[in-house]
Amino acid sequence: MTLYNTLTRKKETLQPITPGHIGLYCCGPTVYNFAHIGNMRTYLFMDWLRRALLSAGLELTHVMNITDVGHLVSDGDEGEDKMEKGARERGKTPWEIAEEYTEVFMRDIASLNIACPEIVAKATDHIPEMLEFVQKLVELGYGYETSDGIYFDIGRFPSYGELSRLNLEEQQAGARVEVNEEKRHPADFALWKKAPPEHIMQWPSPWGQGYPGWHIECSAMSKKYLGELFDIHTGGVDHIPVHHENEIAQSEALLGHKAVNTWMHGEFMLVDGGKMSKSLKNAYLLSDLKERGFTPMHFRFFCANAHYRNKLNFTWDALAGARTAYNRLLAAVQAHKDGTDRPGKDALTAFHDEFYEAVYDDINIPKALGILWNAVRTPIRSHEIYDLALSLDAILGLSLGESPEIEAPELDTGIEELIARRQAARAAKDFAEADRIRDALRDMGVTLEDTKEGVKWKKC
RNA sequence: GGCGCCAUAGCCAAGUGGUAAGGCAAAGGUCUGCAAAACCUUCAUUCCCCGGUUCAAGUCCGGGUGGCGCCUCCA
Repeated sequence: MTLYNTLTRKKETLQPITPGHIGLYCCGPTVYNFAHIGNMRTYLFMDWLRRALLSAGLELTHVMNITDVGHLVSDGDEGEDKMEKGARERGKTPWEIAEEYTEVFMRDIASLNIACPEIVAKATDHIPEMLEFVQKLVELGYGYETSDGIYFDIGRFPSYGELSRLNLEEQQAGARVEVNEEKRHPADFALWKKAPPEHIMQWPSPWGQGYPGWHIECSAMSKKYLGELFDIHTGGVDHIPVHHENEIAQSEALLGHKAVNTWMHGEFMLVDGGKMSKSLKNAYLLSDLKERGFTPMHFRFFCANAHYRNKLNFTWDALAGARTAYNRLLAAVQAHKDGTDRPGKDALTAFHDEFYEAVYDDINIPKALGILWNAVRTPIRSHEIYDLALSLDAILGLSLGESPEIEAPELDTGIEELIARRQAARAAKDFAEADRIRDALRDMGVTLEDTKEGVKWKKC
């Protein structure tokens, strides 16, 4: 299997540190709000990577963090903790907010067929590990104390910026971030913050009451669960310049050697060709998609059509196209279920091999999906093709065994009634009325199919 | 200003130097209500532009142009 390593900017052959085993750490959500579909794209990438590794017979130790403390509103180590801000706005405690949004997040990823990592680590459950990490960095001379916290001294870590290929000298210091006069270098980042009395989340430390910096959690928890050197670390591309750069600095300063072999990053999702942001009101949630008649599987299928390292442009039209295609794919798979034709072993093997070749070539899901289409869209009908499709779904995770008709019992009565009225209109040759009802049903997300056996309907 | 990514049909999008996957849309056909849905068929001599390397370039190199992202909360 080859995977693209952000650190070297090359595809590299995966060589597990421990033969047959992979240690995988994936940056998880900050649970101060709902995760939007752009976030979800990154977790879909995580899931496809995970499935690929498992299918290759590798044993996984997969860790994902839940950030429930320390992630400040600004990367300049200033401003409010996101958790406290979210809590204040909602009139709840940060703990309640964390629990609430963690639950929603878990439900969301489950609905997308994203497998939950074996180890889900909450930052607040690992304060002692983080404190120990920070103390060691201070002892080693990489951390220093200011009036508001403990900071990492980038000046003592010359290779800083390797992952993002940033040259700190050329960056505009304090372009948008207020310069903290006490910091030795503008890019020095907080390992631990001293808590003002009103700060709700705070813990005792050698430097008084405080709370951890955002970056330290990933270094401390990955070290705890995966050891001093592990195989793969993933996250969104936005984490390359600051978060992951800081992780590398902290971990390597502490350990004296590298901690991660392969860094992988999922690209962003765009909306209508531009960035997704809350201020533009285009940071859609799965629930927004649902309101417009799209299921999580439609979205998963949509994302399966682009490679994880390329930006994917989200538009409602494109999603509608994905829905149509997805339903046709399910129907095509179903059509093979009871088929008795024999496709020939060579053909089946070829599809199977090409499919996995694509998957193992830096997780090329869109290419693999194309191969599935080719396997499924043949004039013959064979249960062997059906079996093949379902086995390949171990990677795709698209619920390919499902029937394209998704019943919606709570709506059945109204729909059946409308269909009956439409049938009456058709019998009376009032096709204008019949079409009006049909269009109304379509707006409700119900598609009709007139067959010799009567009217069938499906909801997508 | 600095860093980086990307440019393939109306749209989305794969593509490991060897002759352009797949999907949506569209057009034609079957069926039908001169319908929808479904199914079948068709649909890029060409990959932003200009040079170069090569027997061979969408794929490599150089230079343009354009788009986007990051450097500021972000997956």
